[in-house]
Amino acid sequence: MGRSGRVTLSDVAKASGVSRATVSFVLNDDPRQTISAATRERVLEAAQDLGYVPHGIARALREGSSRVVVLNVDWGMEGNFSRSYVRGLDEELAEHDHILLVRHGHANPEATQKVLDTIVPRAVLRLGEVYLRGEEPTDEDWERGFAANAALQIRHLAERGHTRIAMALPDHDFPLTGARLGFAQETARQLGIPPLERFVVPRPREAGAAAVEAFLAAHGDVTALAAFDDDIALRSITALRDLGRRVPDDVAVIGFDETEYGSLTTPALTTVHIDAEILGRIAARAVLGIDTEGLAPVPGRVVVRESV
Amino acid sequence: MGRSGRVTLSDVAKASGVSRATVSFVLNDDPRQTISAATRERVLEAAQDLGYVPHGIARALREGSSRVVVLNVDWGMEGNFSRSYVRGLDEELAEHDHILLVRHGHANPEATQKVLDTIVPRAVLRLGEVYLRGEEPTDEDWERGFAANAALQIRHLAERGHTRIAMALPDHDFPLTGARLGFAQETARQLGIPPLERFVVPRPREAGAAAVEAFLAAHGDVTALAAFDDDIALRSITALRDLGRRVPDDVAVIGFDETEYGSLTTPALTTVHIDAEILGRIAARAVLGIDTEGLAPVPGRVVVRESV
DNA sequence: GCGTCCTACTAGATCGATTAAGTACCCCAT
DNA sequence: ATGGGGTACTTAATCGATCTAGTAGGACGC
Repeated sequence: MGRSGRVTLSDVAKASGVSRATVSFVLNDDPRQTISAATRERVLEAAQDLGYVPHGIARALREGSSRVVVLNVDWGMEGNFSRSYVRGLDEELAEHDHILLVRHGHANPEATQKVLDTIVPRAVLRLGEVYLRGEEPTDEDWERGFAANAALQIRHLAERGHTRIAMALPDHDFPLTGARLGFAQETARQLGIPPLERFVVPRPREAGAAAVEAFLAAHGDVTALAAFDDDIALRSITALRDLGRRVPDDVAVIGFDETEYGSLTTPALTTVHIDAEILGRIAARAVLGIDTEGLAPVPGRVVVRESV
Repeated sequence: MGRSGRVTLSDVAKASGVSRATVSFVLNDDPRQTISAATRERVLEAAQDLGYVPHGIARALREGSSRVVVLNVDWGMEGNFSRSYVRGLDEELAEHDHILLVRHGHANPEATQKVLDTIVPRAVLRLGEVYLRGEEPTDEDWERGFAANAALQIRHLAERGHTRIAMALPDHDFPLTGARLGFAQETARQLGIPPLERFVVPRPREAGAAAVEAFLAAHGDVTALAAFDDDIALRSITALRDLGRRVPDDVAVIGFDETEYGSLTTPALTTVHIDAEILGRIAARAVLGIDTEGLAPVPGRVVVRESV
């Protein structure tokens, strides 16, 4: 046992009277080796007794990468989607002997490179897109699940009789922005309603109100707002109320990616709840090269409250 | 250059016509070695030309730990505090050639052990406490900054004439809960106001209202609520309004750790803004064994809006 | 001319695992 | 009795950097 207090392969080898190689074969169940039952038993027992745990760094050096997956999460993407996605990713990776670590902040290439150089993870993902290493995972499923959710938001408004719908957006883009907008627009087209107008709801509160006011002045026929996320939805509701517009009677508002705060406002926010756990699991498997069959994304659902 | 496409020390050594050891000495500026200016120059140039970057895993194996610090963030701790803390930690670590990676979820020992075994980070911290490895950092400063913030909340209410103050808490504890409560109580004592009562504001909305109602029925003299965080504060305000109580006239509410949502409600939430960036930097230095002089925690400030 | 010291390096062990290549032994067929 | 083949292992190379222990060569003193 090294002075680091760690039990190494050599310790197990010594304790069970075989070579390091044999121990490695046994512990990794190497199918190309034939190990007698007796030896296998002795090795396993010794490993158990000594409390041997493989040294991830040594293994990573040999194998070419560590059993780590890094996920980049941009600031401002904390929501139910993000949370459930992270949970699914984390759990699925754990089930395959890997760990998930998250990097927060705007994902820039140098930072990613630094991570790559420092721990050589199996993959670096970005919330909303697959980012580096490994062959491109088939994120058709991903897109499909995601597209469905985007459609849900527009569809709900249409079902409630709204035909003039605008999208309220944050003042900077997220990885998903483009796709979201595309899917929403496509949904409008399919439903036979006019193309969705777009506008940005900035902070702080006053600026938001001004933006909403300006937008409605130019587009008086709009009766419903589909917000990029609950944050924007809440800002929109506040702006509308500050402007003396009634929600949902004058203008309806629907959020996206349920936040708890949405249930606390007056009127309470109608929004889309997304459980991305399966998406996280799918991403995990894609990264590890395991097939993803049997994992169907959970469809989103509309949480009907008062704002639509 | 190995087939992995990586430029290694050996490549640099070959290119500059010296041994690997010499390259290592030059690149690490080993003070125990004497290297001629000419050689140093050649090595540096070769490293530059080839784009050599040390392999973090190999280095970690040799050095005993990787240049990574892991931070555990419990679910539900996403706020301004968390964000600024993470930013400070991340930046300070980056300045000392380390990287920060975050683990989300409830911090359990097995998960931490897994991280330790997989990448052997320099340290595993937990948002709100120092967790493992290295000598215990002097978090007196930390506590001091944190204590000051807790005090600020109570003090603000007292300054507005409130003497019967209760603390509204979430339904489960965070790493900081105990300390927070202690500091708040101590502040009340110092200000000469009665001990703070405590109660939990659960979800969903109706349960929250019921809890607030029950509490006020038992403690009719309470005129102000100091919430554990903005989330609880917002739930409290909603509960109070649902019960027909006016905020702040009947009951004042102050939040903690400013959320953006607080500015969007009616009445807008008065809260405590905490910039924990310096705390993050201090934690980083403590972990790396660098002295933390010159880093003074930024005092928190009350964001006065309408709820107090 | 020999020992000593200094400069400027190099050789090789080391961290802890994985794995290709090899070896010893026994069994069985020819 | 000899070769082929399977079983059950071992030896040693390898991943890439760090660092101890050594060495070659020159200067200097006496």
